[in-house]
Amino acid sequence: MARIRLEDVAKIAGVSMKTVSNVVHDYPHVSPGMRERVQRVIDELGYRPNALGRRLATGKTGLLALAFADVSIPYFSELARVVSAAARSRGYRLLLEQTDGTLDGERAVLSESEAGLVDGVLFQPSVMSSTEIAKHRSDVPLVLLGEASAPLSVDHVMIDNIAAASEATQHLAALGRSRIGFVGHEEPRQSETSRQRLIGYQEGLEKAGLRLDMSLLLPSYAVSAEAAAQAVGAALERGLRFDALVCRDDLAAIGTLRALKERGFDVPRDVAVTGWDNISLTSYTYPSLTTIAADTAGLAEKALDMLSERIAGFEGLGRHTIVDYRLIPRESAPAAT
Amino acid sequence: MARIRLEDVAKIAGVSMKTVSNVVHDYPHVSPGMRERVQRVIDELGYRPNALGRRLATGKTGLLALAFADVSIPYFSELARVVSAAARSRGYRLLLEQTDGTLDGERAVLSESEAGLVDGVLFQPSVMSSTEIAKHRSDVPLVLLGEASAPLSVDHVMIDNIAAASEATQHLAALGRSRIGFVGHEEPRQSETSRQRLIGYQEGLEKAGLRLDMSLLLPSYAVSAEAAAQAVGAALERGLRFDALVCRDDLAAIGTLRALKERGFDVPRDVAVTGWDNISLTSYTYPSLTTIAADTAGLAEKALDMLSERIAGFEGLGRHTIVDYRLIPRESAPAAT
DNA sequence: GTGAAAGCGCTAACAA
DNA sequence: TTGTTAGCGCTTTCAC
Repeated sequence: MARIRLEDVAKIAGVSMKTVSNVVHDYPHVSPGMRERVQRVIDELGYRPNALGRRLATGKTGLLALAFADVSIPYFSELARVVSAAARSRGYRLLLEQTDGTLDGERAVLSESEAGLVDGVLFQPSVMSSTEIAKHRSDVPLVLLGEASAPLSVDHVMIDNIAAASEATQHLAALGRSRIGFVGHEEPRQSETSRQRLIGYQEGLEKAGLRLDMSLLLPSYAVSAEAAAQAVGAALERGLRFDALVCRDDLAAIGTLRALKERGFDVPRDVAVTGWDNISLTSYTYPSLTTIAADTAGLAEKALDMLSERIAGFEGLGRHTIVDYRLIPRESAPAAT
Repeated sequence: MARIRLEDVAKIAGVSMKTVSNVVHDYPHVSPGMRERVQRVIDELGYRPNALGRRLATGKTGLLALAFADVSIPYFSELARVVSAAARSRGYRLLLEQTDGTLDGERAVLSESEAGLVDGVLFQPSVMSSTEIAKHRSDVPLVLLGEASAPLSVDHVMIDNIAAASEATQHLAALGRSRIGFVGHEEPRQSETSRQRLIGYQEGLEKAGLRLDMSLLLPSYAVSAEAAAQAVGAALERGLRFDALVCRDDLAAIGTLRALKERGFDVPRDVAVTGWDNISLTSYTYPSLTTIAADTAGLAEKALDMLSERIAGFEGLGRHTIVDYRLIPRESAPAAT
């Protein structure tokens, strides 16, 4: 059987389309008798409004795109979870867009060949420069997530990476550590994320009265647990010693834990370690990981607030919003006593 | 400025809408001169076809929904990654739908109040019974993922959990372990996933010539690393001893590793451990985790194959497809030598 | 090879 | 309170 349309319902119920539409939308001005009669026909026929028709007519799709490198990266899957929940509570559904962290993938996000599919886009770029983002005269409302620097024209929400990295570093210093390294940034060209965290690390050292020792910077060939494990392992093999490590993210920290334990170093006794992102497993590693937790729920709300305003027509300059974070002390670098 | 429509392009180029449409779609029967002229206007105006208009006219939305409990669960985020990639390569985009593992959430997936938004649905139920799934006379093509038993009428793709659990158990037995436990199933009522893995575990014991010892079944109050850690910890505290554990999934295995190490048990020397799902971190735990890896890429392909056929109009009975898995030996339960 | 016009299913302004 | 009707932007016969 062909699908039932609004018009069919109207015809069979012997009323106009408008009336059926009113009933479907629970409009106030419908007489009870009419409402009941129409509703019965709707139920009998099993009528379901067609989403596309409505969307075409209203110009709103009720869809938002969430774009980032890869959902299987724990931070992003957590982000997807909270954004999806927050979006739903606002009546939106979420389209998942993976860029694989490639320039082409990121370009595809902004230069959609088809317009009108989504009402707005939340995008966490990995590699695209802010000038390139600015150039894409996007017709669709956009809010940027994460550390990459955003053009003046677009909204942006992030945490204060420098302050957080500084806090992590000082946390380690407060434990009496003095040879504090940094693990997991890219070489030779860092992502903006790594760059900011490195700056914060350096700032933290200064505040703690420690000197930056370039040899304690342990870059890794990729942003992954494996790469970090290798970087830390190689450093230990060549005799480098340190008593604490600030890791770029939890994945790097997990790799670091492994590299240390494989070589008989105890965490936190010999080396204290901090991660970043508070991915769910950080409580269950052994030792559990001290980490920086961004307020992702707050981030999702802020981002959706701004996006909603853009969708509603706001045209002002880009707003830059900072959301909270906190350092969560766990076993790998407990709170100083 | 208002958005540019196909009609605007046609008017300015001085041709009909059909011709513009032909150019946009690279239809063969357009004279080169015409094509070039129209293309120039398209470029000048920056025309982008409106997705909704096209979709309404063709009746295809190009969207697929992927529904499961929670993207932040590592297995699901991995699933989302491969399905999203596979879907894109077929010209589809993915709508993310989280059910939170609740009955209401799962019902919402099947009883969409609006029709026509997505062309098809991939759904991994957690709690819904197959009879309830069957009842939902879904108008939209559906393929079920995972272990939950599926009604005869719908397509279903899964791995052979019983065989895999049996293999994991025998793998441990081949290491000379004889007191092999099972960790992480729910109590008192197991999910279908746990149920099948328990059956396979029992089968594996039999094949290895071992007897099932009910006291070695360590259920946990939830499916999580934390719950498993607690279950294993409590068992050890009350003096229970075992030399190997089959864990329901990698999260349970990670919790198990932690519970063992906290109490001074060495893995794999004292207790060998297997996980399930091959989540990305299993290579970087210490020790790394032996685990069952489903062929998720194959699963995604199969599921999309079947879904495509349904979308194309196939109306036959539900097909049940089994995809490959393999046991990946790592440090927590190395290959027998 | 190109054009005219009739939908796709729904909404909303305007009438009645 | 209910009905009429003109779109929303695109596709697609069917003529020319």
